[in-house]
Amino acid sequence: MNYWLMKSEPDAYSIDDLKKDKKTLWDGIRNYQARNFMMKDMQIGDQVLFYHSNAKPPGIVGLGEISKQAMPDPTQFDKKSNYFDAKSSKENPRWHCVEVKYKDKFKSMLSLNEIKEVKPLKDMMVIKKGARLSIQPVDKKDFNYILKTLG
DNA sequence: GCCAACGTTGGC
DNA sequence: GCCAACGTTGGC
Repeated sequence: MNYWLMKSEPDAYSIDDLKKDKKTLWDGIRNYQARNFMMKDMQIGDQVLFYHSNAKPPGIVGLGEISKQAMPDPTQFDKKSNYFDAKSSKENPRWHCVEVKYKDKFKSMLSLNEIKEVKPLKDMMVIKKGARLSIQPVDKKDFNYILKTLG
């Protein structure tokens, strides 16, 4: 089993939206590294830290789980979508997405500042400079620490 | 709103 | 294949 951190801007899609929807397609990812994690490494049952980016403050707010493995991202074929990609085709789709289901919203968030202050979490990718990647692998020990702290 | 970091594009 | 220009991310 693998562990992940997935970023979403709460204005676009928040942990409350996921709680309401119960599950969502993680579509619109247009970065090859992030896509490759979804296509090659994510398995059903993998645990996901839900992270609010561009938020005040940014941080980890909840827990999700991969509920469907990678499939072609439907938004790439939708001319009306912001994520439409004219260079992609159904025969050879460029972008994939997974389905994430809701598991928990933490009673209190773990803000980015707090992550930086917690020594055991000092190696987390999300606090590294320039870590823009919207899907990041998380160490099991970091995941367990966070769950123990917030759960 | 600014801007550093960094990914992508396209001319050569 | 290099690299300048450009676009995006995301913290502040």
